[in-house]
Amino acid sequence: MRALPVISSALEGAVRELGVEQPPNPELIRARNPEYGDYSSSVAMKLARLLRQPPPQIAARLARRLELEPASAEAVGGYLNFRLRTSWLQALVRSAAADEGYGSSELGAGERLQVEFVSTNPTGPLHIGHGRGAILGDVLCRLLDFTGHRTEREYYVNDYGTQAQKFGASLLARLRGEEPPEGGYTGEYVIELAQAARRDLPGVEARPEPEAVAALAEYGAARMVERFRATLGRIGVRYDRWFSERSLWERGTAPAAIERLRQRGYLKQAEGAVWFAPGEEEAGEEVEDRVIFRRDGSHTYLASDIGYLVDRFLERGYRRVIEVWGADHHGYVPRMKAVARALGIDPERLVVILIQMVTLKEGRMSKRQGRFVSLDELVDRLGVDALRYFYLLRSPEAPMEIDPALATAQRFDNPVYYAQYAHARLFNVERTAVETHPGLPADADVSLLQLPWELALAREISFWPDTVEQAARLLEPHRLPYYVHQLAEAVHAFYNAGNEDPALRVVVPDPALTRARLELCRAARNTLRLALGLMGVAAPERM
RNA sequence: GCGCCUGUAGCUCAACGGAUAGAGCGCAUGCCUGCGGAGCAUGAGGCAGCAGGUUCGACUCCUGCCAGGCGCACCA
Repeated sequence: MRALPVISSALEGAVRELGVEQPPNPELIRARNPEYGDYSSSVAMKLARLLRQPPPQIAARLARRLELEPASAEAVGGYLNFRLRTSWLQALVRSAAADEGYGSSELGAGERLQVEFVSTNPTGPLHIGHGRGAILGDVLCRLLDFTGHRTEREYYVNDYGTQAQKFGASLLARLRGEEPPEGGYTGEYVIELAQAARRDLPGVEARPEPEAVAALAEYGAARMVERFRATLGRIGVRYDRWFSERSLWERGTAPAAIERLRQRGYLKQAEGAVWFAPGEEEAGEEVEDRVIFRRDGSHTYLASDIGYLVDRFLERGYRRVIEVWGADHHGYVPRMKAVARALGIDPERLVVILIQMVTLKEGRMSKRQGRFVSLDELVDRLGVDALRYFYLLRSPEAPMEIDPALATAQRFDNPVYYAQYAHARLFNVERTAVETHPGLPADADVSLLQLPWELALAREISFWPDTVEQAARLLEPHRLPYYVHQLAEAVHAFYNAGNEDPALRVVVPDPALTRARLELCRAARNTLRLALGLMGVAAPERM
């Protein structure tokens, strides 16, 4: 049950009846002020010039044509305000209580798409910036699945390039008791990993250098991936596939893709290297040619990425691929789009979400070393639910600052508990109701729901599908926690009425009234459960 | 120098070009033998970085400045 699409199409029809051939988008928005109802539209003002009539007159004419089941229409000045009808809200409560997939839709019409996220080099630990990408990507997938897309989660493992080699060389150096080579990896974890390699690959350091480096590179990448899997698993992030860069070369996908570019005339030979040289049309925003094979014959990351694009769009055939990248990679967006065009792939099918940096605010004593705080450490300090909630609260383009001291100290004031508590509370009410009235009727008479806070809660519940749709359409998961908070607020207000006056509680002497209010509790609880579920945050039955 | 992102309450951040810009934290004042107060109610706090422009209407779109972050490899 949804009001918005009904109102929207009726409004569009009404505008057409006024003789407007191409009606502007009805542009229904959630009314900000309850005085203005629940949804409002400003079409009348947009039509004023076209129809040569003052907006209030147009709004009034439209209102007269709109006799809708979900909502009443009223012209106020140039605005058209819609107020959800009590009868509709009551019916919605029943439907939202019963529907285990309330808010899900077929918006995506089965579109197959891939979301690739985190995909950091397996040469160092995950830090707090990666955590943000992990949660964003994960919730995006949950959201897209919920709205009728067929989503696959993928991690692209850079296990084959220059960096992998350097990592292998660094491990070898540590095994031999030396310092890592110039440009190598120096972290503590390299030493630990070298010790593990001594166990798992006995005598590797004695083998010829290229062979030892290759073996250690492979070993190191595999072990790092294991760690990633464990850390991401801790925060509820799982992948359908860990895709190996190496496999693009072993199966010949990358060379074939590059050959395809050559045949289309987008490669050039210069300064001993092979370059990707898009024509002006393909280049778009990309300004320079880029090396694919270096002078020494080794390939760059771009060479693999060309293969990866072909693999996903032309071989696996995803309709869209959504990439979640750190903002420090924004310069590659035009590059990848140029490659896509050169390969004959519509660049619109490649969607890149850039997430701004995560920094950590520490006391003034310590230098800001935000990016070096490991994700595991942050999980330890915040817990999974709070961590996910906090990450989701920010839109991707907003830089994010975490104050760990505050976040830790606030543990019990965290907004996530506010929502979880609302859920647990509703569960508890249900328990009390069943104990008090062992023989409650199976069906609720929802027409007994009349009080302002009851209808306010029902109204909030009715907005859930709108929220889901908008978040999915705009690829903006951060809308979820804001909705959850509003819903939880309505739940607490509804509950609290019973503290003022026992007659206003859910559990009252009258079984029919109890049953009706219980239905509202169930609708709210179901919606909270679904919303928290999409965020990957627990919806506990007791706390 | 060029490019991308961001400047909104004391702090951290929201709001498909619409009416009086909202939350959380912090602050102030009430409400605890309760269907679990991890809650509720009320309040203070804003010249939306600055200056122009487009529009009936701009926090939102455009231009120019200012400030911060991030990029500009034969690293990924």
